Amino acid sequence: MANFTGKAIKESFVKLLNEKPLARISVKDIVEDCGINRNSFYYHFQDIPALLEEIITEQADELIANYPEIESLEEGIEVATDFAIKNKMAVFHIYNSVNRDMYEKYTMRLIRHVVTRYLEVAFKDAGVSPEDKDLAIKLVSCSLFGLVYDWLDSGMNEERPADIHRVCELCRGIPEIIIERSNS
Amino acid sequence: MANFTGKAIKESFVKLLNEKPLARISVKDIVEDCGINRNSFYYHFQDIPALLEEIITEQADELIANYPEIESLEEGIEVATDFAIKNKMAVFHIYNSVNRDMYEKYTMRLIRHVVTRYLEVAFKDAGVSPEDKDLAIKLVSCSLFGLVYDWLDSGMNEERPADIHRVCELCRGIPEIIIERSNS
DNA sequence: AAGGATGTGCCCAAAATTTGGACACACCCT
DNA sequence: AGGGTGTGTCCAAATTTTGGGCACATCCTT
Repeated sequence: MANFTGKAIKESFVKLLNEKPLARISVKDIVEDCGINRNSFYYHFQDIPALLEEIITEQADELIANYPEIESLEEGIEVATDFAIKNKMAVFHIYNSVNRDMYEKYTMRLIRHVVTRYLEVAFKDAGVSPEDKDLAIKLVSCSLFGLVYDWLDSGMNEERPADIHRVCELCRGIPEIIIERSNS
Repeated sequence: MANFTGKAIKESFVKLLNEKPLARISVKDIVEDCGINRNSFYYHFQDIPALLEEIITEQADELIANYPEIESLEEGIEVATDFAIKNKMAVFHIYNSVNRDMYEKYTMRLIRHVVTRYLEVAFKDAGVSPEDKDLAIKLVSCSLFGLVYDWLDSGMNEERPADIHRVCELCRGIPEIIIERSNS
């Protein structure tokens, strides 16, 4: 099955997301934009958060697929921050929503998704335990999350915040510490 | 209903038309391109000629809708030739097909469609009989058709063939003759 | 000239999707 | 307190999509 309706719903939603904050987009707005029945929306998606989650996951997957193979953790961190920067408009709209929880939930998921994928590659042959992998993922993704969060709060004035280099430096040290700790 | 499948079929077909001549496009190619069942094609369209006809009519309508209101017959002729020129790639692909009849059928329909719309406007208050209107439409559209036909045969070397000015001159004379004849 | 491969246009019944209508519930506003 | 709006869910009917099969035509090969 081709699922053209699901695709149309996603397209309408992204279109509306470029016009107004998430909190002001209703199911009615979406179905009216693509000219379908409201029940057809609920046939394809549980609710708007589920729709958003699917779009974010798809976009993340697509972006990751288009990045070249990475060799080192440094590259992974670089790519993850690039990802956050490049998706600033999407993240910004979510952030603009009244519901701060939702912003945190999805931004965090987005960043962690990328960080996880790349740390998996970086740690592949390093003999790191699953627990330590999780710890590294938490440390790196939380750092990046905090960075983006502050950046949005400041109005995203700089194209790429100066802090990013400092945070990246910190992030770069984390996996080495983890690997050393694992081997001792 | 939104009919996303019909839209997808049209998009796939136009995409394939940009890759190979009409005669080599099968229903199978189309349904494979948009990932649907072959029977779904036949649910929406009778056959490929019907699909082509619908696309051409839609495109012609859309292009005409985007043209400004015309005041004189001269403008109408101008717009009709512009239309043929601007759609040269679509016309060219149909022409490339082995089936010359099909090319003639659709090119002729396309050109006559535009000429008819505009001659209707031009003749609006001129008191011309329906029979004379038809005659004018035939004369003008056949002239333009022959022009485009020759142009394609010559390989469309010139951006706009030199003949077009001469043919336009001839066309410009026709409605005046028709109107005079009607009033005598 | 027979056979295979490919494509067409059509048929059917089952499966999947879309629709319109309804409902209880929550929220905001005044 | 009540009107307006939006949510999430249910249902049955209508529409659309699918997979299978069919006879027929065409092209190509042997």
